[in-house]
Amino acid sequence: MNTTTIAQVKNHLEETVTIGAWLHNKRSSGKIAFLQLRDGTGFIQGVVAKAAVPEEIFNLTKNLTQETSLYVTGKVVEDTRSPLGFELQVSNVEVIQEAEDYPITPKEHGTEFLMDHRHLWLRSKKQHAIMKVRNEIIRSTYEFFNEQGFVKVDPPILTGASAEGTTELFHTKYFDEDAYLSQSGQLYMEAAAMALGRVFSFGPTFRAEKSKTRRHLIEFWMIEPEMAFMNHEQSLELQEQYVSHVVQSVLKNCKIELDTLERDTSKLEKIEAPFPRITYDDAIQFLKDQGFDDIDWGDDFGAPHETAIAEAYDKPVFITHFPVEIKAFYMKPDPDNPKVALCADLIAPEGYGEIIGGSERIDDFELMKQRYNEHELDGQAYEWYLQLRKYGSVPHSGFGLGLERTVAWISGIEHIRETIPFPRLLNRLYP
RNA sequence: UCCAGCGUAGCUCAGUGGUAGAGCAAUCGGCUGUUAACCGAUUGGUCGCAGGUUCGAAUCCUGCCGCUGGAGCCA
Repeated sequence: MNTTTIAQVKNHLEETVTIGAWLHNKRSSGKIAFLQLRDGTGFIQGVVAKAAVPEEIFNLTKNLTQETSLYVTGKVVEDTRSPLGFELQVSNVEVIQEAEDYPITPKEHGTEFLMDHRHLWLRSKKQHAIMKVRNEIIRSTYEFFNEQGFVKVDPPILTGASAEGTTELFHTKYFDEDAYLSQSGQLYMEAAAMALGRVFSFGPTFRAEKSKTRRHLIEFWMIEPEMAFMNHEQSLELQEQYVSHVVQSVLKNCKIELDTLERDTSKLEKIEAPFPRITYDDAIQFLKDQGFDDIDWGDDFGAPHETAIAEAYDKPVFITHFPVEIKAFYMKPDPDNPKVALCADLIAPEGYGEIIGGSERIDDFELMKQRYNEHELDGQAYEWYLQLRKYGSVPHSGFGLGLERTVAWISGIEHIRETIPFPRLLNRLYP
């Protein structure tokens, strides 16, 4: 048996092949049936002509139900009407398991129903495309950082204390001790950078915030690079190269998926380094000029503010030099103006919000100790972090990219819950 | 947590005080190039739950539950 996958049929033109597949949808008439087949690698149409197959095969085909699993044998032929460019002239169909009453029909469904059936919803064309884009972002992330000489390091998920002391953490027990699920691997990545130079992590992160918006998940994945001997400006350059690489990789390797998602790729094609930059001071002034009277120097931006700033550009935009009070304790103050930090948020275009937060880190022992006191951090839990400033401290910078927001932006989808296979949301722990 | 909206067939919805409806799905039949195929027929109901008003409630009122959208917090 000449078995293959839908992604590989292009290598079997005019050959007869067998594909393991599920019946995605079906259209039939008296003497011809069209089987919409999917096998995970892609979608292809199988054409069953009554004249070309034994009668029992044609009758079987007519009664196939949605999501029935099959072995389909047929000849691969070119067809310009197919998005794939090929279709299958079916000669035999073997049912593996007949699916009855598949809940997700070809018509429209509500969000609650689809989320309750997320384990099946993933099979749909749009969700399949999003997962492929997500995978390409992950693949090109590894590619980029490997090419740049980074080492992947895995920080712990169970931690004894908060990394930033701000957000709500998930609490659990670690035998007789209290423990928390990681909200950032950053502090550990700083330690790793002092050992390996340039490092990046990719892992889950947990925030017990009661956030209920299209941009928030309770459990999400972050990419956190950390670079020794790199200042804030050099970090921004790396960030814009990284994001550009990811966008261009998706454009190159996910053409069918972006087409399925009806993404306006002309907007993505513009995403090339360098990215525009605006200081926090100028951003506040810009917003006031735009008529926002609900924000003053020292406030953090809300979603409408971020969107207004992003809409002024057709690339992601860095907002730099935030007031130190509204940023994390470890960010290095600007030597020219200690009221602001050497930091930047990267705001995605089209209203998708912040996708990166980064900064140069404090490398001075005394200043870091002072920050501990100001933020009332538990000295014991952070003792090891302080030691990094004691034994050969060097200038270093890092940032964190939110994977799901990046997937949402590049895919052009409305809600972040569709960017992760099984989203954890405020009121959803199943499936 | 706050603000707003919505809960009617398996799904998506209409019905706003007087006999419970449509499209899709499912089942049966028809159709040789369909693209959420189309055409005909059949099946399908604790109107979220509890209480109240009324001769009469899916419809009006109160409470609860669930969901959706937005805000705050953040990536």
